[in-house]
Amino acid sequence: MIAILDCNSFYCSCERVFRPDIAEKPVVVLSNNDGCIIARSDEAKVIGVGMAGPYFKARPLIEEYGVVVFSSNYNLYGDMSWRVMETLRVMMGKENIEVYSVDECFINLAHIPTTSLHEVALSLKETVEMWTGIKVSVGVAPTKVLSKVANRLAKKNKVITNCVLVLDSPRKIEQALQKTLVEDIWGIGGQYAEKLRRENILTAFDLSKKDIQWCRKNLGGVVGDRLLRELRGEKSRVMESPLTEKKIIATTRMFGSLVTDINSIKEAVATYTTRAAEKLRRQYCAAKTISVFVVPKEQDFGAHFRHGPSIGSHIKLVRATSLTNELIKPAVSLVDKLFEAGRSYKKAGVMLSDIVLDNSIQGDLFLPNNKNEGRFLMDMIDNINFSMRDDILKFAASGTNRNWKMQKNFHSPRYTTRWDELRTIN
DNA sequence: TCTGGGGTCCTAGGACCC
DNA sequence: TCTGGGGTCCTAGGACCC
Repeated sequence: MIAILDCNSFYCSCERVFRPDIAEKPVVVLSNNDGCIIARSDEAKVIGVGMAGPYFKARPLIEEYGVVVFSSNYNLYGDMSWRVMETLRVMMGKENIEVYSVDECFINLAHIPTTSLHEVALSLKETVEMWTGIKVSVGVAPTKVLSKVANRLAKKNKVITNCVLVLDSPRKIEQALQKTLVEDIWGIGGQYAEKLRRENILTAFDLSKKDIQWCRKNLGGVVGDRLLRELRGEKSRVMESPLTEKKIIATTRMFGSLVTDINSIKEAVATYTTRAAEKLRRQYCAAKTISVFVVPKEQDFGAHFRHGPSIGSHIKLVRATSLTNELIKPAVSLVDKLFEAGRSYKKAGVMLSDIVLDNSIQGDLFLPNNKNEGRFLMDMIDNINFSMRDDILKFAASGTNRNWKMQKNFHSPRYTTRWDELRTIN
């Protein structure tokens, strides 16, 4: 059996841990640049604040009900996430834990007797809540997809389930599938849900009765095949090793306001390259391909919002590197290629790919073999920036004006990662 | 006026090889 | 006039996830 443990309204819960005064109040957290709502507490959902909607549209409702608003504070959420996952590693052994996202984790329960599943799931939930202050839900079932089904129902019926639901018999699984609409299945998004509804397949139970050929044809080939098997209780998505390196590393941001001059874009791209290179070094890797893209302001807004096209290009380096200085130069040169004078831009991004472990970098016959020597300097810069203040050391190409930086008007302190922002009690 | 920032996997089709 | 069959690798793009 497999469990999935998922934090309830994670970002809101993180903010509340340090603000007991808002434990009962509606809370929302905004995306970067204070653009969209990306997390809502139950109280905010009840009022009718929509998910992923733009903040400015929900603002009247938010002000009317006195909803507490936060800009996103990823330093805080990242650290709280680590505490939750570490609790699970301590309890269940790190080999049984697969961290799936910042607020979700699969747990292998193959060695737990069926009769103890509920008790174990409950103790996971209670321990995480006691040690971290974050409320969680746990779903347990024979496969990952079914455990997601269980988790969703547990969360939906908090009073009955106490946020823990175990699907340990064919009958319970069938009932759960009947209560789950196709669009709520993990792996069914907007397009597939629409297609399924047209075929009069409305619930997960309906889908589980379709034949495998039909699913292969209509739900993305082997993806549909695996999904159907999982719904029927046949394991098709296995537990994955926790130590896999990312294949793509990206840093992309909206600008605080529209940008029209090339130098600001170059500064932003140099800064994003610096961030991406830090992520790269943290997983002991180097990248051989660097891509840059810019997004101009939409020409035609139309009735429905849609993101404008992004304009990008990439360079393959002669040799993979993780050194910020070696990555900034090609990144900035790509900006020269992409920028068109006279247009205004709202976003830019940097992506690193062709990632290899940095102890296995392929050398080049015609380059001096420096064995990534600059890595020592990079490690020092990383250490200083991490232990002192962000960006206390930075590359000149990142600029000093930074008029493109994003807006954060409701930022909470980084309670757990900065000494000078510790919570104080008077 | 104001709409995020990361990722993954899969498929189709083209270029190229023998 | 007539132009194979099998394979690999790469890229772009679509769909999905949180």
